[in-house]
Amino acid sequence: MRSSKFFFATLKEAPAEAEVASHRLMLRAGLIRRLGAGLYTWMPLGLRVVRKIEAIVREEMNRAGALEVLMPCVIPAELWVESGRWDAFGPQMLKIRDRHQRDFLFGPTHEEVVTDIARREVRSYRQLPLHLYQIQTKFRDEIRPRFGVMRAREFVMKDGYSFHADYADLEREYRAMYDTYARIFTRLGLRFRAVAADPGAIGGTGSHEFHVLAESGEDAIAWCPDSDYAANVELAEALAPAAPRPAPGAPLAQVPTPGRETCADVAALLGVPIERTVKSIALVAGGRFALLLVRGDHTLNETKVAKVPGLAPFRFATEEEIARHTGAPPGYLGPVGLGEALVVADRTVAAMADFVCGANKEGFHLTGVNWGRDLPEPAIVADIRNVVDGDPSPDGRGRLRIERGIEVGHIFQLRTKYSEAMQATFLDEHGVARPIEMGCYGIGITRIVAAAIEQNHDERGIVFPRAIAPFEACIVPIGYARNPAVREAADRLYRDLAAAGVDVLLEDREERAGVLFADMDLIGIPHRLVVSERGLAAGTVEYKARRDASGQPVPAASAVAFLRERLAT
RNA sequence: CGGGGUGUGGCGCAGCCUGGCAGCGCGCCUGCUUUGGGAGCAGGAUGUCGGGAGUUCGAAUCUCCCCACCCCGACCA
Repeated sequence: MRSSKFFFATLKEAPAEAEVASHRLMLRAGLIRRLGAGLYTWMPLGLRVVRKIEAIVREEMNRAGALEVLMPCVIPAELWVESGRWDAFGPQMLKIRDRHQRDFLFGPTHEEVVTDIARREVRSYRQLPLHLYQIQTKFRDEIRPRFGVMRAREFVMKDGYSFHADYADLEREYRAMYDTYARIFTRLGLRFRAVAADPGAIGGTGSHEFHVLAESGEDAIAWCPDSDYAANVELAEALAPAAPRPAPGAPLAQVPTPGRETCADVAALLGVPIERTVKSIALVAGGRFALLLVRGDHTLNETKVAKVPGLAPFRFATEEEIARHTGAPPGYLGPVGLGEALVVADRTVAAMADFVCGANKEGFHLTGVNWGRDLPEPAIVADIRNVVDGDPSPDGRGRLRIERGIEVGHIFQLRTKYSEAMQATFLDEHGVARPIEMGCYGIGITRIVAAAIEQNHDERGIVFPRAIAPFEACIVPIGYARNPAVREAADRLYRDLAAAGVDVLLEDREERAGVLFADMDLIGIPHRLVVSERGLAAGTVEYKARRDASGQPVPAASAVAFLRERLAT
């Protein structure tokens, strides 16, 4: 491609709306333009990146034996009524109506449609297994779209669905997809981690997420360097402390702590480590007022809370409810002397002695609090906190580390959730009708662009991994328009590289060198060759990888071979 | 949805408090010079100041209503 024939839309300054690095750079580099909240046009440069990602995903899905289909974006409501999700999926779903006032939705995911295909077409176990996938635009009416295409309302997703005669075969395919996803993200050139996950609203049993590792990631993931344990923090189990609860060693005392409403403040005032304090969180759970206790330096894990028997559904208590049940404002709550409130202690808290907590009296805390002596044993002891760096790994080997990631893939074992709801059955070898076992596998294609940039950028712009760069390499001639020798050499190099199968961009715009360099750095072209009068006199061109600090001369005659070798590594 | 904020030329912003010629930087167009890291000089174009209503001799500026967008909290690839 010649840049004079292409459409660049680079910006010196990013529009004010963009906060995160990837969003700013995508706008600045002219990959995308915003049309409305969570709605983006993919400009020619950005679409090249999307297409490259799609091609790799398609290749690997096909290699794994999945078959590509294309389902409608607009789905009749009946199918979703049948599965029970017309109401259950909620306001995230864009409902639309046609001229006959019939209800439709713009598909946020396609379990219903694909299950409908399966129940119509699959009759015998001989037709199984079957794996259908598509790469298609989805719409989810996010409450708050943000970070550009990272959390857009309209986005492109690869969604695949597999059908099996029995669970063993589903497990086989699930493992195969796990491996396929690992291949895909490796080929894309991304640093990623696969973690055990919560199936969430899609439903089913087993589930893994694939995260691109990035400091700015929205998800926290826990993994163990000494074992293969890795899980989303939502799911990662915090084990009970190994040591038994120490015997009480201090008397119960009430101390004034005016204005100290956080555990950190109280610990600082009293001169005790924050690990001796207990934080109380008030909920209304299962229709009852409940006080949840976690150690002062820990945080509550709402996903885990929702799974504790008797607590779901729950919501945080209002200040009025808190005052009514405890007699104190938030900041001074504690489990001592609470009549009928349900006390739920995290495992760590249940093993603490001589701890500090609120006194249920404004401006006061209690010290030297002990279970059994100063208050009854907690009604429920459960794992309700997020794991922290250094916690023991749940598999008993080593200690956990916490990293941040961006979820770009998710695989689920749906089992028979949809096939039963929609009567998708097949006849087994005994002639017995059985529900089809299903798996489901998603990849956020457009999100990958943002995630890749989030993981790979510097102060000058994007540093695309080679596999997804809009162009693999660029030729920057110095003085293309005014120097015939440079022009001829650059044109020849361009033809030779293109003939060698390199996806190369020739920067033949009539701009000063600085502008061309800045643009090439901004849009993240991985390899650069500079053709100049100076170099030609010495028989060389200058090579520089996007991450290199400076360039190096390469004999002009062997530039093609040199670059091909660079591209191969 | 709740809380906070912003809408002024393509982008980034000032002007608003205290009403009185709509401005700055970048970008864009023309010419000359320059030419290996976002050039210099000269000339030029581009605005229903988000929309509507009101107050006023006069509104970007004050009042009210509406719209859009952004940021912080609960959902997800």
